Amino acid sequence: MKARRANSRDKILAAAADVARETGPGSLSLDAVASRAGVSKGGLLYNFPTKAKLMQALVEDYLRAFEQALESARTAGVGGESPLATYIKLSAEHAAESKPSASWIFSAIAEDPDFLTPIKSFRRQVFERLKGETPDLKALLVCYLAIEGLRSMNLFDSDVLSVDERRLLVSSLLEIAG
Amino acid sequence: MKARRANSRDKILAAAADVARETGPGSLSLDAVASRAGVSKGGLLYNFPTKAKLMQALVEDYLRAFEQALESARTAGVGGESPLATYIKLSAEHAAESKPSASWIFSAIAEDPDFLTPIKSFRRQVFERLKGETPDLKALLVCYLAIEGLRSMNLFDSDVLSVDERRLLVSSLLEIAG
DNA sequence: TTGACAATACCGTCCAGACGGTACAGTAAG
DNA sequence: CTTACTGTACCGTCTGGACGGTATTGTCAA
Repeated sequence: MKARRANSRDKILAAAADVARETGPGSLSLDAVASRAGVSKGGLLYNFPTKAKLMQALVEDYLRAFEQALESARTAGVGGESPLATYIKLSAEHAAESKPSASWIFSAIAEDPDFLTPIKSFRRQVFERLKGETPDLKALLVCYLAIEGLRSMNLFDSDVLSVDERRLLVSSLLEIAG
Repeated sequence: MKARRANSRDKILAAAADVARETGPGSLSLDAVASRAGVSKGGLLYNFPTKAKLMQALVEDYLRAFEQALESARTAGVGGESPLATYIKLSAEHAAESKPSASWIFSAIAEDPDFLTPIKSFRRQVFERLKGETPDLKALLVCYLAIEGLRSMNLFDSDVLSVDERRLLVSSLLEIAG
């Protein structure tokens, strides 16, 4: 009942991300996504009645996944590790993945910049929470922004840093985070 | 000869940036740019024979402006100020501007991701140069990435930081830079 | 000085193609 | 009989860009 539906849904979402990454954010057409997902256009529009709904689902899934990862990393964190350190580690791992994991964001922005609002509010939430949990504001600011920089480089697929440099950066940040 | 009429070129470029910022990166149509610039579509296509050429000009002008600003900040820099400190200050000033100064980048990416290549190579150049001029690699990495994070926030128009926090961040970075 | 000619810097129109979305008939599974 | 699609045909809109025209400015020979 639901399995079949959910399967197709996920395939479509993954296909959309793939198409965005491979053919460029501007070429994310419904036809392209449908054929990539092995689904007819009718089927695609059955699952996501409009393109906007598809984008929204992309955003929501992404946010949910990150939130879950953060939550489980927090609970599974070694005793005494600060929340900021957990955040740094998790984000660095994400950014180290070879594929720019979220290049579909550009498609969403191109479609309608408002798709960013949930992401923005999520970020603000995370930041405010970290602020409440981190005694040293200066350390938080530096670390948070540096991680944001790492995320941005991954997003733009611009690998200015070598692997060693990235490692050194992360260890420096963890040191700053205390 | 060239100067008088050539201001039409600059008007078009500015108009393109405005349209991208105001109506969203996906809505950067030649018609919109032309009417915004107070120029007919024919006139627009006279100055920039294709949309790709327009985007390219946007990128090149942006890079040239930043490079010049960096160069003059370096020479005008107070004695004893490290190149990294100059870079931090200049970038922070840029990021503090209210308008996301380069949101047209999203339009360029949507049009064709290859428009990023000159930007990427420019960044790498700047980074390599800073690496040669900065003794403390750890400090460089942290500061460079944090600045990159600031740039990214400005680009995405996501103002997580308050003015005070941004100030504190910059002073912390300058402290780290030594 | 002037008249002819051209280069420059546009304007306004038109068009082929792509895209999002609709409609609808068919079908296989449960 | 319903759910979850497939497949196709189609429509309206938007967009890049080609094209032909035109006014202004510059050049230069007679």
